[in-house]
Amino acid sequence: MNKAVPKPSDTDVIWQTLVAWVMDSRGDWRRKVTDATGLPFSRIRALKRLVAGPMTLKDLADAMSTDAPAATVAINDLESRGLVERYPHPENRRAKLVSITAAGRGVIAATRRVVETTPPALQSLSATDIKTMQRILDKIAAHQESQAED
Amino acid sequence: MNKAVPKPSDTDVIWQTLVAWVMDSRGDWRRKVTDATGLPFSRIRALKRLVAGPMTLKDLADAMSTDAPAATVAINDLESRGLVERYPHPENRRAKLVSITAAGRGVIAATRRVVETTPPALQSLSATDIKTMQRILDKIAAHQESQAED
DNA sequence: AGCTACAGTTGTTTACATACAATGATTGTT
DNA sequence: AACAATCATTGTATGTAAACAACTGTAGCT
Repeated sequence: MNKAVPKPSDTDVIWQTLVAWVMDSRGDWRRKVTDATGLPFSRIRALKRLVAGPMTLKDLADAMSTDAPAATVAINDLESRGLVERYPHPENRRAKLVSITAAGRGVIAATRRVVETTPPALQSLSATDIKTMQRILDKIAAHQESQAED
Repeated sequence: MNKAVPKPSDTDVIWQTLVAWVMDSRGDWRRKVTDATGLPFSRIRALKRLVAGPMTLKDLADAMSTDAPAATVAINDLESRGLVERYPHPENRRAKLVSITAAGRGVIAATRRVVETTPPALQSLSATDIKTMQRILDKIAAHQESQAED
């Protein structure tokens, strides 16, 4: 017997379901976002992590599960577009901190305005369930924001 | 004034939030799926549409929001791996139907077993909210299945 | 029969994402 | 002081995704 896979928790199952569903049904969303912003999608993902606050390139690479070279290239691109700024780390002269600019936040805001065809399965929910979903998603969003202040 | 954007419904807003959240937080999920299956992700997406039933290549291309050549290439690959079968359309000799094989269903099942780090914001929900999410996601899944029988 | 539209295929091209090797500068360790 | 580890950078290589043109065969229309 091999129990290499620890029993997934309830939230794990929910997350798996959610990811599989969204990744499968998202349709054109990714392209619409790149069209709306004029940026490759990987750059959007990098930019989004900086919304919560400045980061070193190393930390950014970790957060995106890629390596340092990829982070450098992404930030080069974003910096040349004026969406982020690089400045020396106050306590470690090897490292650099990257922070998002006002223009960068504008791009993130634009991604939030991208609309996509909503899957029928979601539209079929009752009014009560829809309100419940809204409420829970609000809680999740609130939790994200609070984390950003750490 | 320009009202080119029709007011999004409640479900639209939920969907946008969900897609943005998952696409941003999914981390390594995509890579884990390709590792677990040995298939490029675009092939998984194609394969998944066939779970509900056979389709023509044209319809598959539309469902994936790409063009016919892309569908042909994807199906060539999947067919050479024994995951789908191509056979003539009974009523239209121009068209071909593609159906998923048992091996193909096995691959889809493998994707469902891919586990990913669940975001803290989701873990922070109350037990009640988690149960509610499960219930709603079950409803959504049920609706998907019923659609598959059309 | 002749024309047009449709379904699928092949091949080409481009952009994108990702991984890896190698280097320079700084830091920490002994 | 010498060495190893860390952070960032440049360059290279590879697989993947997506768009396009051009062609074959079939169907529908007049």
